[in-house]
Amino acid sequence: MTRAGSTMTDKNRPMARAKERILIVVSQPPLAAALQKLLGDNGYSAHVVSNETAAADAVEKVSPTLVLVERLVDIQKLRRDPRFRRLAVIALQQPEAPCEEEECLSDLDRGADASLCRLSYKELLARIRAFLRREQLLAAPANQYVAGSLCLDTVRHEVTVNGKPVELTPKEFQILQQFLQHPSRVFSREELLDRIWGEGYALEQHTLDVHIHSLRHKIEPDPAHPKFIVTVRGIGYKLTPR
Amino acid sequence: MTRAGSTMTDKNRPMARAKERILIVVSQPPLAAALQKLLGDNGYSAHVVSNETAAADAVEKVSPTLVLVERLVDIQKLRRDPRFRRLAVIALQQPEAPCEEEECLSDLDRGADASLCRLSYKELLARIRAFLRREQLLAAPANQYVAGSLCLDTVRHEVTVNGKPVELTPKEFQILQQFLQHPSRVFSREELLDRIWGEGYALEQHTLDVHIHSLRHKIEPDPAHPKFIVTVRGIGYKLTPR
DNA sequence: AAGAACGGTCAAGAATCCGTTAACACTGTG
DNA sequence: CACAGTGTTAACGGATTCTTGACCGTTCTT
Repeated sequence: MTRAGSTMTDKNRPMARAKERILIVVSQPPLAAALQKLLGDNGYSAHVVSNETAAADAVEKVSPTLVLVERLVDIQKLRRDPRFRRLAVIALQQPEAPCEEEECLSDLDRGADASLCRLSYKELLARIRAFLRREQLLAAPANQYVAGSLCLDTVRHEVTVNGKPVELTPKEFQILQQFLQHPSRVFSREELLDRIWGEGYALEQHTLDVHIHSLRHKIEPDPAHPKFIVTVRGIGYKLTPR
Repeated sequence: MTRAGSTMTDKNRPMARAKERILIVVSQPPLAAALQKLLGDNGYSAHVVSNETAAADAVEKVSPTLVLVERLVDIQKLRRDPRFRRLAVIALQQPEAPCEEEECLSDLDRGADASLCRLSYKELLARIRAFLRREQLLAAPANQYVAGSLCLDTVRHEVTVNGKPVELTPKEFQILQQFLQHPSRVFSREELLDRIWGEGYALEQHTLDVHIHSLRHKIEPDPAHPKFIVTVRGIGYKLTPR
């Protein structure tokens, strides 16, 4: 296969692991067909529906990671449906009708996550790639968690503060991981004990405090005035991300 | 305030609860200054750095939710840093140098989540809004109650007034939560005591007044003339949502 | 207008919570 | 077995928070 300048397909880039599913909500058959072919040729699984009602059904069956809609579709209405809430939506324009910047940008405020003023297939594909990459990144279980100068790597099982490695005991590591996975969230002692020791534990709640204490001494610049793991009096502890 | 067509600032859209922080990685001072002003005027907290090394430091201190970079910056290099991995990056172009579509789109494949070919402030703001909205949506659903400039988050266990965090004691927090969960509703002292201390409490009703007093001193602009928690003489207290 | 009822304010003691330390128990290793 | 590393428990002390009671001003009732 020759790398013939700019082919329409982009087979030579790293193929997505599983076919990503993209829902196309477009009322005009020619455009719909063109998009479906374009996406199909580029390794996506494209599903076409022609109106918002059908889209609501399709989103359940197909469970796409991305939705393309044409200008006419009421994105805000779509977004009211909880099944659409977390889906990325790209608004696009009829190919023969490049639109005003003004109008195009208003799509963004009407709920679209991106908006194409002129329909360029190259641009569309590039934007789709960018979105799907981000979706995958955010969906993938992270093996590194960061909060300020704190960094925890679950694969290497390492923690660094300001780039300097810190030795944590298993319990300390687990506790810190809980916090880093849910920054800013308050955990009651009970909750942390449940999550780390398991539901059937039989421990003094105070045990946790002792671990927190030693953890602080290892990761806090000034353990007497904790920056990361702060006490929420009467409740428990939480991690402040900065 | 008149809605004068298209002002540069967009003050009249619903203000973000806390100022969103945006990191600007731009080497050219005039552009950097212009962006900082633009974002500042639009209710964001903008931090400027001029190169990638400085960006790595800043991302820790500022912990932004969004990064703007100019074309010259090596986004892929940036992305290798775990602190940048989950951050959204928008690439932009010198205002006087609109670029080729080709070049602009290549930013997307080089790690940018969006890319502006021509630098239009309107477009930039619209895209920033769209991104931040999505970030907030995807972020763990914060359980928050809002009344005017008052904001209470049960997951973070935080209260802010005008965006400024306020330290509340556990009882104060619980009382405020009761009010915010039922705005405008009058609570008798007995009812509040039941709900917060539990039915079997054995307390002077007056105890509540003392807590209300200290609560007011922490959240009211003028504690002598309460705006939020108002007394309903002979009955109890209620929260006025604005 | 006087008195009662009500709510606001303040300060002091009580109660609670959390941090700290040290001792002890458990585990696996040399 | 001794030892080191880790986890758990107990006890003390300081700090914060809660509760109470006293006092004061305002509002309502008679």
